[in-house]
Amino acid sequence: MKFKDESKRLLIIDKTLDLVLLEGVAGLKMAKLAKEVGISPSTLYVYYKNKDALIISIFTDIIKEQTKISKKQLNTDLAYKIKLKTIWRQWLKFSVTNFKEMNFMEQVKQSPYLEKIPTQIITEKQGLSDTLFKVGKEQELLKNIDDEILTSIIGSMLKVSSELIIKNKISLNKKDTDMMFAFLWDAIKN
Amino acid sequence: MKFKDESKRLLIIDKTLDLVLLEGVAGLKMAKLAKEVGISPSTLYVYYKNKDALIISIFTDIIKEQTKISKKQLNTDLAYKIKLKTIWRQWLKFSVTNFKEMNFMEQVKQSPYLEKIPTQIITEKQGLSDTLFKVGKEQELLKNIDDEILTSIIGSMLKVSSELIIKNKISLNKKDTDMMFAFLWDAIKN
Amino acid sequence: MKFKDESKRLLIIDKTLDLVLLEGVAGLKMAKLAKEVGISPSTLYVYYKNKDALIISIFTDIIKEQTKISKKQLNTDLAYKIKLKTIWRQWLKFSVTNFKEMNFMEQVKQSPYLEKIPTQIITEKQGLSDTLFKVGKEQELLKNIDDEILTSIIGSMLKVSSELIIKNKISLNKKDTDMMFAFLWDAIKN
Amino acid sequence: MKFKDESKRLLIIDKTLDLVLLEGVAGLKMAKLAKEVGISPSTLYVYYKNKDALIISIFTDIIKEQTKISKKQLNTDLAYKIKLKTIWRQWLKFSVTNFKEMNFMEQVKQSPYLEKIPTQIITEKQGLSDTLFKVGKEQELLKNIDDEILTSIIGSMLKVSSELIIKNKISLNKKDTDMMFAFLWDAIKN
DNA sequence: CATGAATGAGCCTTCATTCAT
DNA sequence: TATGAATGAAGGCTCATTCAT
Repeated sequence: MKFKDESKRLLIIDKTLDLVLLEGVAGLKMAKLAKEVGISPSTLYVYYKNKDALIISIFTDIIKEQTKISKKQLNTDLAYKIKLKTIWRQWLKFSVTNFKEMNFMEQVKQSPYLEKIPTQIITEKQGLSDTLFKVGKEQELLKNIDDEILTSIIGSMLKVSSELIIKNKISLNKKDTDMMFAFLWDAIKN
Repeated sequence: MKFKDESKRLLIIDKTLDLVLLEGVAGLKMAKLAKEVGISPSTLYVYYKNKDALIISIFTDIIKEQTKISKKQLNTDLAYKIKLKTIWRQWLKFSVTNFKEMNFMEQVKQSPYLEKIPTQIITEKQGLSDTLFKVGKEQELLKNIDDEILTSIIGSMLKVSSELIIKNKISLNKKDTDMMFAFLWDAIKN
Repeated sequence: MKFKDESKRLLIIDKTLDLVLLEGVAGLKMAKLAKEVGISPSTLYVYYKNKDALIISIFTDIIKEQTKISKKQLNTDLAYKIKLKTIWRQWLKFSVTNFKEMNFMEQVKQSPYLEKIPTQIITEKQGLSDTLFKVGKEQELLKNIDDEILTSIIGSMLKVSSELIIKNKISLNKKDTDMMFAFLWDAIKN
Repeated sequence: MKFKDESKRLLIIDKTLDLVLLEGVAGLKMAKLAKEVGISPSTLYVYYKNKDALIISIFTDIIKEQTKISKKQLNTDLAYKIKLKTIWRQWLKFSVTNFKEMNFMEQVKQSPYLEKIPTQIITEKQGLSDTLFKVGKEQELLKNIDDEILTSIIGSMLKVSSELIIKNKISLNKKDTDMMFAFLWDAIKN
């Protein structure tokens, strides 16, 4: 499904993220989006079958991108805590750099659109941290609890941290990210 | 002369929470709500001036209720950690028991309705934890960091915990709530 | 159809005139009217069967009042021009004093309510000036033209004059009313 | 790519005038208008942002048209009375020919819509007659009174005349229009 | 007489989507 | 591919009026 004007598709995605950031998924209007992109509303339908498809497609794109990055990050070989901290920093950096994308994901996840997204896509990313946790527990560095709980706590900590950064309460420098990691580590370490 | 049924107002609130849980704030339709309550759409307008007023009013009601409860909980006199754990349990219990209300609050907070709510109402609750944190830091029991960061972390932990409970990953019993409190305490303790 | 509280009926009429002056017949709302009167909307329906009846009834009342006054004014015995000027002054005074009523009449006359008013009531007043015109033409003091044209011109002049008075461009004193009568007299005199 | 039919806009205007003539501004319903035009209600909103805009736009259009015509009429060079009579005839003809437009103007002028129309637009037309009156007074042909009073009297005479024509009491021929002008001239001449 | 509560009918407006070019 | 025009479906809200007390 390659289009002549692939850059236009990227622009549509970008403006969608902008608008969702400003007015929420529910507030996303096709007409306004088109205007923002600089095309006619009907042209949107050349690129996406309908509004659902637009949102689902962007959602999927972002997930894929995230997965790609996550996979890369795991192939390092460091002491466990350091390794986790490194990954933590990368995630955090990613979250902050791509906060429009993150915002989009969260909004969609708690909107009625979620039901229209193939569950497979949503859960795909999950598997990634499994080995990470397994190792941590084997080395008795992490509390021995359910992976899902760990995932939730880390995810939640990640979200808080990036929100604080975006709200300029803390920054993305070593000192502050380490501080936030300390909270996390203290919480989950054995 | 018929008397306005205060229970009807409560029913409207209840059904609103239900619908928002199911379909989001953006998906809340006055007609559907009315049907759910068992009244005519126009009757809704007898109780609330318009949709905005309905949402804002419920939002405010919940905040007030929360504030009331929080205030009560602070007037205990126990060792700091125990005290915090007690409050934690109460908050958690509240969050789980009233998860429809909590869901409503969160949804509204990241919807365009937020801008229509007097800021005073939103920030009112904030101040409550201040003294709690102050004492914790004075006794060198809590890490010495910004209150807002502490608030964020606790709030986030509370949310994760109640979500896990609602998803039946953990339960509201002493063992599990203590476990979740341990995460929190380890994260913020000095 | 006498009601115990006749004063309340008068109040309803008065407030109706006020509201119609402010917001037009089309803008007249039963609920607002009731509020203005200080009663419940349903109480309005004790006094008038419905909105149409309310408007028609007030319209009719005013016409009757006008007719009564007009009749009195004709039984004088003066030189024709003086007599006409006297009547003119009385009409003008009436129009200005009762400008809320006049406004109501005009608004109703060019609203859809007009069709619901028995034609007999509307035309009733017409006949009054007939003898006046007849005499004027017999004495060759008035241009010899159709009564309806005369009526229209006088009515229109009356309206202009009272509007100018209400807008404070002229006043109700002898000098100004005489001036306006001069315009009229010059227009219709032979 | 379909081209927006300018004739459709004209049709909307025309049907609006028709409906306002029949049922008043207050009785103008978007759905009925659309039906009359032969389009869908939502299509109306392609041409006008909303009902207010529709009414205001038409109002403004008419005023502009009137102003254009009035301006043309003033550039003639005749004896004063003849000139005035010529203008009078043109105005009268305009009023009668465009009586739907005139009706629309009047209705809007005494409706709540008036407040939404830029005052500049309303008063623009006023200035036109000024020089006409000035000349008339300088040549001592007109009574020396306030321009606003003159304007009111002429306007009122114009209205009466066109109403009589429309009601078929008189016609637009030379004899009758001259007669009506005679009333006016006698009223305002020195 | 009086009225608080409730409602049905109706209106304006928005918006995703289609259609013809 | 691109788009201007058109629209059906739906939603929010108003308001005269009725009903039960």
